[in-house]
Amino acid sequence: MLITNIKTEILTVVAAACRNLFGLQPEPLKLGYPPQVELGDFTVECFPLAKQFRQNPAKIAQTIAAEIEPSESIQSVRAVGPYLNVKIHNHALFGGVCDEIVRQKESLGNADRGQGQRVMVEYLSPNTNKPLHLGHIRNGVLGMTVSKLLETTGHTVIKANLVNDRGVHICKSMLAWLKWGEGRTPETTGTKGDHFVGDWYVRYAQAENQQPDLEQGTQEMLRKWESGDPETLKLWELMNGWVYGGFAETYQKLGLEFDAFYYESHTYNLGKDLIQMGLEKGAFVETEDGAVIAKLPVNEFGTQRDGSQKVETLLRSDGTSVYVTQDLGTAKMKFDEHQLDRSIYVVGSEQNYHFQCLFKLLDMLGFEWAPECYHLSYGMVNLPEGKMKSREGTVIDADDLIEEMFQLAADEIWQRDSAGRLSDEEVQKRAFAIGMAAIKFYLLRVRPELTINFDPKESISFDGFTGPYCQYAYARCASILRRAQTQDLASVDADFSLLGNKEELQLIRALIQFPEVVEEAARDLSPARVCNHLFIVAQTVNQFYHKHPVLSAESSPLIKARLALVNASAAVIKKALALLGIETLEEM
RNA sequence: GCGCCCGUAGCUCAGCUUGGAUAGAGCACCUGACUUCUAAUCAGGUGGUCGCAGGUUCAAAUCCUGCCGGGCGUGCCA
Repeated sequence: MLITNIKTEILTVVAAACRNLFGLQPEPLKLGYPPQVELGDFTVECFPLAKQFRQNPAKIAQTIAAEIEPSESIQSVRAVGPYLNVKIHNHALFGGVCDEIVRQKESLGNADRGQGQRVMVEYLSPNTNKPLHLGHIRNGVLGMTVSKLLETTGHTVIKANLVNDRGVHICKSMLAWLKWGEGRTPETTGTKGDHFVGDWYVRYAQAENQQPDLEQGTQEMLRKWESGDPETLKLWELMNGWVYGGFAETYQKLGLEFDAFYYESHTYNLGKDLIQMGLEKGAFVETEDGAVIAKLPVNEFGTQRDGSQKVETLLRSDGTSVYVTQDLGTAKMKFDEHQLDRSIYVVGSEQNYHFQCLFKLLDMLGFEWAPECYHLSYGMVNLPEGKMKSREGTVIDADDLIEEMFQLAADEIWQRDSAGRLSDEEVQKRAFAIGMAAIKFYLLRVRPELTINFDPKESISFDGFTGPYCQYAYARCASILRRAQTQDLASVDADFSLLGNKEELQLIRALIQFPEVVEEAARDLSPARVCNHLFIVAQTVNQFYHKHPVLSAESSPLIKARLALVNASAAVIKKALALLGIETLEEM
């Protein structure tokens, strides 16, 4: 029997008992889990019934428990205080869950809560004047995991990258390269393209202090770019091309994927028509000097320092657009182009105010989809020495970090392989998977809104609440399943009624809860929920593994039953890791 | 000033949406377990006024109000 059917049966039976005893349909009841597995597999609280039937909840629990007859799946219902603790027959519980999980395979944990809704997840949004850093990694793994969570719960997801490819900061690296580059390229210097361009940006920043006239040069270049000067555009395309080449490598290593790219060079003029529309509707107003502003409601935005209403500029007095102007246009374009039902922006919390404004402005313009825009805000990643500041060079470069994690994992693997059995290729493959697991898990395991104070020591740890720990639990399962193939068990049937010790019960519960966790994680856009539950599954697997032999269990039917449990556990861990963008390894 | 976010063990966090069984992990520290399916593991121990004060409730880490501490922002930058 499917586990969902068992859950439904419990609630149905309790409701029926209430009707018999009190002659009334009870308020909707909640199915939970007792704090210890020894108490039962499921629990129903009787507090709501106490209110409804005006009786002591413990008394009600007792009466109901006495009323319920055991069934094919329900072994017993016991009242413990105000709780109805339900024990399911072990053969039904373990057999049902293991069977269900194995049959679902990749669709494990899927749900249709999305009902095909079209959702855009915009994330990463890099600048093309410097390489990616640690903050981008947090953004990237968040965006990817949220996308996968939505996909797995029945949404059609469009992953978008809004590339900031224009502006004065881009001109700085262009100018520096023109002045001092002497025609060098990423190819001639053997430098990754984004780092190559980033180096010229740094070079500019260094020279800026001594040569204030450089500033004029970049402004001049920006004007040329905007007027479409062919040579400037050519240089711009050349250098951006280098950056994209470099980015592509990093995306690949991090497993970041995109279905749509937006470039600010295309979008920066969008939105002016919407401003006009807003003026006509009376939503926005024009000031004396020709700028266009919107007045923000005090109840949502508070007041300015002097107590007056807050105001947002939408169009400069010279008629040119600002950040929010183009974002208004881009927001509409996204909905028009992709028939979106929902639009999610994965952007750091320092832009909370910007998105609050943006969404309010869309609302003021009367777009009915405005409430479907959501800013998935995440906290900054600080270093031990403080904030990351690219201008001061206090950043952790994404490629450097990836390389460092890889090296650490490789060292660890070599230490464990003193006999030197592993090929270089195998070591590299494992080291990469383990290193990336460590960093991704480290960034995803806390709620997005929390600031992370990057602790290098903790981030590279492979023990405890980490990605490699979870990978290891999977590898152990895989090892058992591999060895089982060499045993002759084909003719034996699993006897699930032989399962039921504490560790097995804890494990099966963790597996049962997995689909619920995936739904909650998708609903809350919170990968941390997946991390936490994945860790619980891995932990219970390790406890079970340590205490109860699988392949040398007392009887063949027990071996088969435990193998099924191991198989189901492996499937859940694999799916959970996949949602987090972490590879599984058959051996570690 | 105003807005948003955070405050739970020495450190990093979970639990808060939807109030409910003795508040859970990891790290660190101490003790123990590899001739046994991988010790990147497991078992045990030490460690908590859930920021403070009120309120709602049979019941509050969880909901409400006020305060304190920290972070991020706060109209022609992105």
